[in-house]
Amino acid sequence: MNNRDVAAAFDEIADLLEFQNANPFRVRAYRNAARRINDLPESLTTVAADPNRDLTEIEGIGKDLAQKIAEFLDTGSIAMLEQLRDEIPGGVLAMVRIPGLGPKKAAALHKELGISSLDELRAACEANRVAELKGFGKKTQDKILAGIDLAARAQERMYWAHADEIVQELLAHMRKLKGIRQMEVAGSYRRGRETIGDIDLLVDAEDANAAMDQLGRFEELATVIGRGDTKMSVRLGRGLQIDLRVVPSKSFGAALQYFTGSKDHNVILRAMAKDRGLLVNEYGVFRVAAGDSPATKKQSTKSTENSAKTKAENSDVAATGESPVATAGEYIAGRTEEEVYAAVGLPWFPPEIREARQEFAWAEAGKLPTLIEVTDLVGDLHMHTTASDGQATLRAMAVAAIERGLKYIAITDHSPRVSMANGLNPQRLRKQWAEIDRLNGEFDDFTILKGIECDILEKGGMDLPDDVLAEADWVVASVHYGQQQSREQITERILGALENPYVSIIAHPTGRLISRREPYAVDLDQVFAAAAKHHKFMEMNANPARLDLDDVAAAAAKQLGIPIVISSDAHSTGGLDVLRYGILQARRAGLTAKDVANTRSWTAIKKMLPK
DNA sequence: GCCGTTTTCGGCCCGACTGTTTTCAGTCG
Repeated sequence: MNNRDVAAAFDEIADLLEFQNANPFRVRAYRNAARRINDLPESLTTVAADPNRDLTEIEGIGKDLAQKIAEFLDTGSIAMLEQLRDEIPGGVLAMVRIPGLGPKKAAALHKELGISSLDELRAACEANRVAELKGFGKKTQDKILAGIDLAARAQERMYWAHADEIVQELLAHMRKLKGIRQMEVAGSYRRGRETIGDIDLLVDAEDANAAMDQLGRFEELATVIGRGDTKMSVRLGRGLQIDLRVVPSKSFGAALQYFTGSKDHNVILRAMAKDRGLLVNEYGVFRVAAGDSPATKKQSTKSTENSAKTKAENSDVAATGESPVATAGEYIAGRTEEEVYAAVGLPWFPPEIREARQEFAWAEAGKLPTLIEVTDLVGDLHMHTTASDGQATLRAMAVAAIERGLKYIAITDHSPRVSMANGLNPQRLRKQWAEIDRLNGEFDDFTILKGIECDILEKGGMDLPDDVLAEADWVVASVHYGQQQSREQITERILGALENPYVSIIAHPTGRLISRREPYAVDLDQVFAAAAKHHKFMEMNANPARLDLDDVAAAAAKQLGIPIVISSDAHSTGGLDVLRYGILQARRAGLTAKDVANTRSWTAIKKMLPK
């Protein structure tokens, strides 16, 4: 059974509980559990099946949630979830996808007006019935009406690579403004997530209004969603939202830390700060005034006073652009991220690992990994040429690789089964290898390896005979067909490939295409165990639509000592440039240069291959 | 609902902005 199914069930429970006005911390417990399960490096089934282990050893899973997981693994559903679904119509959940409409307002619409679908909501708005509700008004009604059509589109996330193009245009546009001292894009973009929902732009500028005006002149801008003294939100024509925040220099590091997130990482950081009598917010780190013991009983009164005070101070900041913000005590740090973390006794964390997974434990043990960088890669072991479905010749690919500073490449065109891509039969393949031998004579300090991307057939077994595979330097094994097969079938096929002595690596091991195609059903626990046993490699395909293995799976492979290979799977010379997306994903997995095989020479890799 | 070298009960991160209110709730990140 899939971890993601259990996580999705918990997320849905959290959504539904919010409508019932449940204790928000109870809701959070379900959301936190869902996230922890998604981040888990092994399957829940494995943990549950082990008599020496208990589901409650997973962070955020207590007695109750462990029981619910067991119930799901047993029966395929959770009775409590079924009951919640009966109580709350599905259309109500669709309402919270509308920007500005949260669970409270959606619940009110359902309760007061009996609305349970987006169509009914639209009709109610057009009949002016929503504006008359308590807590609603004309503006809210208009916003809802406009948001109904946007709801579907706003949910879409774009590939990091696509967001990066927009980010570069945006930064170039903003740099034309004089008086910007520092500028960074924070959020999930900075953390290198595989998809991006919006862009968080952070600016340290003389004049907040000038910065916001400049954003207002960005050519792709469609609408201004909101604008205050220090914050502005806009939407681009393509639906992407940009949030601009302007802060003084003294707060830039704190704001960068804050808006980079992740949210869960920040929650832990702030709790740690609180334990030390510190307050962390986007303006800095502050020592909480003496006398405010953690056991203080006037918590709510105090926080109200603080927020009022903060507001007043903020207008001050907007006016001067530079005055320090003393929100709740003595300012200690905030100019740089390093300062902020140091104030709480922590090292600086690379943004890619700020996901509330292992990073705080690593920091405590003094074992924060030195993450791999794109310049660490010296070879690329998966690419295609015009011999199959690539757009560049063998020679062109080699020259492009040399230009990018690589020391070796493997040419891995398709095998015959991929007839659409003009896959190579043994004769054509051996002809290509002869050409590689000739070309290698032309280059100094650069090696082209004789490879193949050989299909793992639907009925099991490899698409080329062993005597051919035996002649290759590097054999990439892939599942392209029969992706709808059962978990047992697909897992068996891959295990079979791993037992073949000539196979070097499994390419894109789950077959997923991000937000387009789900991974095929495969038991990665079994695949990894076999890979470790047979000394095989696992690919991290760097294509921005694949990124397969993903970060969580790659971290699991690392734990078993399986060497990862980051590959471009290039089908053109430009395709070689995707390696940097694979690097981001590898960093999110906590991989160091040592964990990735193609940071080493080909001679070194050869020694790691099975004999 | 989870969690605990201060606690098995009483905590659980923090602030900007909007629209609706006349002091604040809801939403968002």
